[in-house]
Amino acid sequence: MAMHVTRSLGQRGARERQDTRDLILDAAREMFVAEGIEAVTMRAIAGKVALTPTAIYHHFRDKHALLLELCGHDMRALAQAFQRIGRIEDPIDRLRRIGEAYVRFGLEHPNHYRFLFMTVTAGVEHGREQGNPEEDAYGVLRATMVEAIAAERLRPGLRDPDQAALMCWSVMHGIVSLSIVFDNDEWIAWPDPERTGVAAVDAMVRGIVRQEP
Amino acid sequence: MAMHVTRSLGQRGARERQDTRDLILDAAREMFVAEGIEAVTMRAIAGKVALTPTAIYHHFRDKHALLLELCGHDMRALAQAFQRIGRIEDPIDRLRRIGEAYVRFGLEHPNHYRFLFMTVTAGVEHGREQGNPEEDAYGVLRATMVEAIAAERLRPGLRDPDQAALMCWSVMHGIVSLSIVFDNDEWIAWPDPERTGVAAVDAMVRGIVRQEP
DNA sequence: CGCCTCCACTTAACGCCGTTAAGCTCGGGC
DNA sequence: GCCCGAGCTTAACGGCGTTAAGTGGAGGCG
Repeated sequence: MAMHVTRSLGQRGARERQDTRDLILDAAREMFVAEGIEAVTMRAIAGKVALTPTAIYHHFRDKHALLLELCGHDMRALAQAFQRIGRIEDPIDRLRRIGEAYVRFGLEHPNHYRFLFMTVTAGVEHGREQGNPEEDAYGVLRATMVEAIAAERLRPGLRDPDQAALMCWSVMHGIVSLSIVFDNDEWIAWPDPERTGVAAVDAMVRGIVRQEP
Repeated sequence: MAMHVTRSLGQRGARERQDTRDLILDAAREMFVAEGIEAVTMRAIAGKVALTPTAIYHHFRDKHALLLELCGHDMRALAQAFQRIGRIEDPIDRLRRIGEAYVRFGLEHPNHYRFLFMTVTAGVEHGREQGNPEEDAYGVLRATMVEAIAAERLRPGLRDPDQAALMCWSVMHGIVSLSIVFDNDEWIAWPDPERTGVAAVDAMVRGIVRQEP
C-alpha cells in the first residue's frame, strides 16, 4: 500500500515535471516557428511560461539541447515520409520522390531547417548522427544510391554511393537554403521554389542515370 | 600656396584616417579568416589594433557594414574570375567552368561564403544587389542561361533563364554550404568536395542540355 | 504529529556582446 | 593666441547565455 502510494506520488511528480518541460518546449516552438530562431531567447521563453530563465536549466542542459529536442520532434515527420518513400520499387523514381519530399519539408519548416542544416556548431554533434534508421534521412538516400548502382541504373563513372548521394542532396539543400536566405529579397527573381526544386532534382537525376540505348 | 598647403594637409589627414581604417579592416579580416565569423567581435578587433571598441564606430557605421566591406573586397576576385570565364565561347562549357570556379571560391573562403550566402539578414541588403556587372556573379550565370536558351542548347521544357540559373546555382551552393556546415563532421563521408562539386555541376549540366540526336 | 529531506524554482550575479552619449586632447586655420 | 573639429577615450546601457546560492513547500518517516 505504502509502496503503491509512493509509486503513485512518484509518477505524479514525474508527470508534473514532464508537464512544465512540455510547456517550455511548446512555448519555445511557438516562438521558433513564428518569429525565427533569433527571437527565441531563454528569457523570452521563460517569460512566456511565467518562469525565470534559470528554471529552464532544470529541464534542459542548455539552449542548444532545448532547440535540438524541439527540432528532433518535428524532424520525425520527414523521416516518416522518407520511410514511406523508401518502399517505392524503382530506385530512380524513389530519388525523385525523396527530392520532392525533402524540398517541401525544408520550405515548410524553414526555421527547423536553418537550425539543423545551415548552422555550424563547431564540429560537435548536431543530434543528426544518431543514425538510427527511423530518423536517418540521409541513410535512405544513400541506400537508394547503393541500390541504383547495384542495378546499374547510374552512369558507369558513378560508382561511389556517397558521392552520388551528396550530389543529389546538394541540389535539394541548395534549393531550400537559397530560398530561405533570399526569401523576401528583391535581388533574386524566385520562380516558385517548389517547382524549381522539383525541376532541379529531375535534372540532376537525368544527369546521373545511365541512358537507355 | 595656402591652398596647396591646405590641400596637402587635408590629404595627409585623409590619408591617416584611411590608414587606421585599413588597419581595422585588416585586423578584422585576419580574425575572420583564421577563427571564423563568430570570433570577430568589436572588442577583439579593437584590442588587436590597440584602440577602444568605440573608435571603430568612427570608421564604420556598425559591425555589419564592416564585414560587408571586408567581404566585398575579396568577392571581387570571384567576380573577376567570372568575367574571364564569361568570354568562353560555348555557353555549356562556360556553365561548367562557372561551377568549378564558384565551388573552388566557396571552399577557399568559407567564412566569406558563410557571411554572404548562408545568413539571413532580415531581408535587408546584403550588399549583393548592387548589381553592377563587375561584381554581379549571378548576372554572369543568368546571361549564360539566356544565351544557352537562345541557342536552343537546353531541353525544350526549360525556357525560363532564371529558373535554369537557380537550378545550377543550387547545385554549386549546395555543395559548398553542405561542406562548410558538415566540415569535420564524422557523420558524413565526404569524398573530396571539389571533385564532388565538379561532378555535381557536370551532372546538372547534362540534365539540362538538349540531347544531340 | 513533527521533523527532515529533496527538489522545483527564485534571486542575484558574472562575463560576454553591440552600441551610444559625453568628454578629452591636440594639431591646424583664422 | 584662440578656437574648432577630428579622432579617440571613458563610462555606461540593455541584451544575451549561463551559474552559484538560497528558498519554500510538499512527501517520507519516526
